Amino acid sequence: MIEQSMKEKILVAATAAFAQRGFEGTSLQQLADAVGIKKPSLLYHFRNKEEVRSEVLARLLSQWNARLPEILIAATTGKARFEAILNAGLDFFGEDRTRAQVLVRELLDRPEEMRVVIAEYSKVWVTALSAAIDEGKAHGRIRQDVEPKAFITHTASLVVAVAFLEPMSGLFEPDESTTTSDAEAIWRDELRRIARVSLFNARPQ
Amino acid sequence: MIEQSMKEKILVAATAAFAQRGFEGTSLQQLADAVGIKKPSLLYHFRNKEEVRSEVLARLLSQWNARLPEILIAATTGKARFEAILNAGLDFFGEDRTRAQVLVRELLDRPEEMRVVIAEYSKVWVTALSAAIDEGKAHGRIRQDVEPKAFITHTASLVVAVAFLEPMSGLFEPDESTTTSDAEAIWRDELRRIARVSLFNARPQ
DNA sequence: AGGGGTGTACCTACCGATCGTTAGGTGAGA
DNA sequence: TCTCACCTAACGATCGGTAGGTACACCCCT
Repeated sequence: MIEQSMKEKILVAATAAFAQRGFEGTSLQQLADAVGIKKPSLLYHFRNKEEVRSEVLARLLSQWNARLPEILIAATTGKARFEAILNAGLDFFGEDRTRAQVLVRELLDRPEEMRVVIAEYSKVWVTALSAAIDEGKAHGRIRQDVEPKAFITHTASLVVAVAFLEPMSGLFEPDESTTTSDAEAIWRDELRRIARVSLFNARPQ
Repeated sequence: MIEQSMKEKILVAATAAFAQRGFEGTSLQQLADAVGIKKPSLLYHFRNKEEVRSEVLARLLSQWNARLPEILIAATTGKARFEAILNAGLDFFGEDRTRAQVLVRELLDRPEEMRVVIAEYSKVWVTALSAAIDEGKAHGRIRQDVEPKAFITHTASLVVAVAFLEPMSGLFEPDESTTTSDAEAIWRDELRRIARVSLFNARPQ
């Protein structure tokens, strides 16, 4: 068990709290209680509540950036690699649900600011992916009617949505036998299928 | 200009406020100011703040229910009708962006309660659509590997996401010539294409 | 080795503002 | 006369944030 700094502990607690109850729905008192210190001590580590928000977001984005290299390497070309990128996204949001929740809440609370942030943090890999799609179109591997940026946006939306809707999984399953993880596996499989089928040309028989 | 009741005025203002700043981020004072009455007068119309929330949601859901008949009629079968259903969804969320925002915020704030609500308000048309997909599979019109409930969930997610991400539209367009509405039209077209291609079998040449 | 300064990481006590909510009116129209 | 739709005034609780203090580790100087 690695001893983590108090500031890190606060950010972890804040991420969980913001994900569940939102920024406005979380008080500094609650955060202080969660990590076992008093409220003013919390404000020793952060100038104010807004700084907690921005550092929570920054931490989330840096975690994303840490994954970027493997994604970029996979992004160059090919059908199997496409699957790898998609799985990287599903893993990132799947291994910690609060990521999708915090991201969506920030998009709701501060759309203009987030527009800039999202643009910055997606530009590189969206450009790379987009170029790979254009190249695939030229070689006939990828459907001519794919609109690269829009396709990527929609696929990314679905990746976030799957993590986001996790509490809703099994919504339409009448029997109790289907477990939550089963339902999610089906969701992910169908997402992969939709993305694959709507991106690639049918294999010549 | 139709004279609308104060209660309705409050609900309209509350919907806009909850969409933009969230439930916790909106005070009764702000709502009272928005409709030009004092705070205690607002609580003459609603027992408490929570009742405002639930009536805002109820109003949204009743607006959805009002659209249900036309969707159900279109849901029976056929390729052109599929497009009609999709467009009905895009219209519903497209004509008033706050709907998607309020819905997503409620999903974040009260996932367990919303699970029940969503199940109730989607059961009918999801069942109908699902049956239509199964029938289409039997007739070879629809791809065998489509997972009906998961496909519907993903498509619905995208419909909400397109409205939800409206402030982000044109995110990846470097030039300023592309207007917001242009970018959104491209998004919607690509959404329709993805859904169509991943649902239907390729037309026999 | 021992004392003094310095910075870190917390604390208690408290600030004014605002929160949701209640009590108890007032005036107009049926 | 009664109800409806609003009002003023005020409630205790909680909000984010500040002032100022304390305990303790660490470094430098003699």
